Amino acid sequence: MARSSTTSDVFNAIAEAHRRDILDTLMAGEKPVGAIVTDLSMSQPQVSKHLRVLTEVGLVSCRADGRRRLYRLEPARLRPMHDWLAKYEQAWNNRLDRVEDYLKELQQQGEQQ
Amino acid sequence: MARSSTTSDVFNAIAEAHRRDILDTLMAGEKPVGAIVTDLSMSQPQVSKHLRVLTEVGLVSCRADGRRRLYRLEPARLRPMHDWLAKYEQAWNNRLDRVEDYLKELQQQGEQQ
DNA sequence: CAAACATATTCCGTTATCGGCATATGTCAA
DNA sequence: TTGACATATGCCGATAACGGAATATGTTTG
Repeated sequence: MARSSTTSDVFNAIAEAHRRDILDTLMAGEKPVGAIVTDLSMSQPQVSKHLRVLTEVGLVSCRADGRRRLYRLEPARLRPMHDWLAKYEQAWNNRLDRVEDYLKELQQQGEQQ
Repeated sequence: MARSSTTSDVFNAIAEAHRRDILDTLMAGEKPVGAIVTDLSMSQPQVSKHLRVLTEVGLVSCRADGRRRLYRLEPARLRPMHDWLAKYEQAWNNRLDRVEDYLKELQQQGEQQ
């Protein structure tokens, strides 16, 4: 049995770096496929396929404009991930008393009062 | 070319539902492999393999205790995901003026303020 | 209608994943 | 040391992901 389908949930959809790149570039606003292609230097079919996956999980939506299709970010769909993460956020805050973690924080962030 | 290696980054590591389950069960605290096996009704090798992946991306750490190995959550490693998400969090808040999103919020959350 | 343009889809080869099963490694107890 | 116990690893088959290239679909313009 292989990995569960990538089209079924947000976690899998976002596991791909290229798809995260597409979401990032769509933060600037609605864009046609061609703009994404040039922005990210990916092939047009590659972009279309990733957009399909992102559409299927609802992370982007699509609107026709003449012969182009304008894709738009649907950030609300990221909420499930945020909620899942929130549990751990608390966990990492609770452990700030541990010396290890404190040192890690200092190392990673340079400074933090 | 297939999907980029699951062992290389946190996004891929948590794309697997079983691995998220393991992290969830470790929130209760340090546990030996056997406890995870019974908690989640997975096979022991299956759990060990997922723990390997989680260890490689630093999401869990391991400590020997006699003939067992106690695994512990390392929630700080989820920070990169949180940071990536934060950008979109802003985006979904900024769009609250759009009726669509507002309705979605109401539907999903029931109430808010 | 034909040709140019924008995007989607299909087919293909390569590669990685996942789970199962068997087995190796390591540790304690008698 | 021998055997029970706990965990890790290796091998396997099935599945599906990814990118590339070619092509199909759909739209505008002449």
